[in-house]
Amino acid sequence: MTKSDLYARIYVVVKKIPSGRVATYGQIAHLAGMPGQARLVGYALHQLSDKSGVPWHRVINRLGQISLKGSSFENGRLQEKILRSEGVRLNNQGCIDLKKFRWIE
DNA sequence: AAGTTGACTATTT
DNA sequence: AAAATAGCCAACT
Repeated sequence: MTKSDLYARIYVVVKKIPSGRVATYGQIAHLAGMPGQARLVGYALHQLSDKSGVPWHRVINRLGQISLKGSSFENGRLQEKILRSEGVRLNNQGCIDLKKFRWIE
């Protein structure tokens, strides 16, 4: 079991997220068979390249907000834009209502 | 080579 | 109920 395999699993799970829905890092980790490893999910997505076909933008933190900060802030802006285009509603604070948009497998 | 950081949560107080 | 603490592990310095 190599790190690449773990990443591959994460990507597979993320790909399952339907359009217009979002999932949390912890949720992805759990579904990928590695509960509590939310950080790895984040790292995996960070390493991800744009043309991988993985809907990384549908993954957010447990507060329902975009976790990108600092150097990746611009990329975070893009994420927000994509989510909006997919029909995910964000409130004034930029938070997503997980009660409504959280992807239930 | 060793210590720190980071697209984080779950658990405990 | 909210706030603090512990845990996780690859990448980075």
